[in-house]
Amino acid sequence: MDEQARIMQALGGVSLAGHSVQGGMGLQPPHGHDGTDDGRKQDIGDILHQIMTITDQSLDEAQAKKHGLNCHRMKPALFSVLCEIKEKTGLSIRGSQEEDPPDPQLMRLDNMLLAEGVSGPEKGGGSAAAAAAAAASGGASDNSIEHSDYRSKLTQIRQIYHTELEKYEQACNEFTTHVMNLLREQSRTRPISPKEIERMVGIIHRKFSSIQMQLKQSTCEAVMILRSRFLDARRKRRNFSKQATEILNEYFYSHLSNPYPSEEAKEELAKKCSITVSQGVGSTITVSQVSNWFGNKRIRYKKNIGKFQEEANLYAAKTAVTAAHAVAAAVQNSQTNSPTTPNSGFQMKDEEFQLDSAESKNTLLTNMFTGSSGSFNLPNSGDMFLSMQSLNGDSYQGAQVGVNVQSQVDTLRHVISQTAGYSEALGGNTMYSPNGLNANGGWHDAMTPSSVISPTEGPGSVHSDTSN
DNA sequence: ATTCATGATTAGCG
DNA sequence: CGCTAATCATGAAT
Repeated sequence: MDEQARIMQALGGVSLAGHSVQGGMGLQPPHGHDGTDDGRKQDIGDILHQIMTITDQSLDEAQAKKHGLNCHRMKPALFSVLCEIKEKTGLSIRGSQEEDPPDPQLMRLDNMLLAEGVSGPEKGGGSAAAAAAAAASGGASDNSIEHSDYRSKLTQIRQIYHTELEKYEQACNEFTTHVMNLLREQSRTRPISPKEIERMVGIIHRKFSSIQMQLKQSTCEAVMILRSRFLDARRKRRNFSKQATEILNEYFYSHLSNPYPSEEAKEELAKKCSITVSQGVGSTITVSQVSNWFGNKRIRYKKNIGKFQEEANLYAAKTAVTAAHAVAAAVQNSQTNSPTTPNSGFQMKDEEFQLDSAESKNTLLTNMFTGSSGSFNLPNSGDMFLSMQSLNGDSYQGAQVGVNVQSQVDTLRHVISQTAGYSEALGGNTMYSPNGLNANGGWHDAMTPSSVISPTEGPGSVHSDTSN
């Protein structure tokens, strides 16, 4: 192996040519000495010293020496030797460099960024455009309001991500070009195959892509945080205002046989609730919230009808009040007074028939209405319904009615029983009885909203049973 | 601190 | 897609 030794010698001399051609081994490997710590320290000290003494002048000098070497008459011979060495070491280089498959983690990140709309094709651009697009896509008024904040934040993340990505790409390209130039430059003094350059570029790209992965990762994190915050905010439960609940309950109990508001009805309910809801900022009730409410209400009502009976009675009565007022007018116009009572029953002011909201009214009503527990077994529900006209919702304040409540109610019943024709025309009162709730716990599926809604009103009208 | 009420979310169904 | 049923999670009442 004396050839190898010769080569090594030659290599050493050439490779260090830039620093000290004449001076022999400027940077001696540690094993050139005895290998003791002192020796190594000495070497390191020498190296440091040499580095420290590199000046512009010495660089120029080195450049000149390099040039001289390039023009050296022995250069081609040395070059061929180096090529030979490369040939021999090429295997190990190729062996050590394996083309790694696409990183699954990177793919995951990419997919997620794509799914979140961070890295995908531009959709909307700025937050304003996004909001506009959302608003334009019909019926998304609630969603866009809810999501606008989220969208704008996402857009911010997206912008940052793209600028950073661009920066990295630019830096990567710059660096690659730089290295390639360097290698090309060096290829004049040492053999560098295109493959090697390629490999180098690959290494650089891998390094930069690992930086990119960090960027992607942190972007993903940011998106996740944003998302979780958004979801948290949505999950935060705020009770609806009393008025909103009232409106919803009125609708529910007046459509008890088919408490499935149409889309339009939901929208109108949402609007109505939002108006009523404290007119405050952000206290809007969305259609989906209305849907949630009805979903919850239906299931909870069905699960425990008994528990909701009082409420049902209350709201039915409330609805009746408004309805009965209309009937009252009709009765007044079309009918002579009943033998037992003058029509004062309908003229009666609410204050004359006030019940305490929580206790007496409910017990009274419950007693009156309960036949079989938990179901509204009221053959003439319309009657009873109307008889409760004076239980006007918000103005229960005294419980001073006592026993004559019953008598008044009876009187009213009597009067109203003669107006059966009208009771049929009252939207909602027929729904008071949960006839729609069939034996196996479901509402009639045959029943459509339009079929149970007041004949005088269009299907889905929210105003139908509750307005004046 | 515990319990109840209630709005929101989720899986599964048709 | 809308619904039901179950469940989660929070607000309010006790």
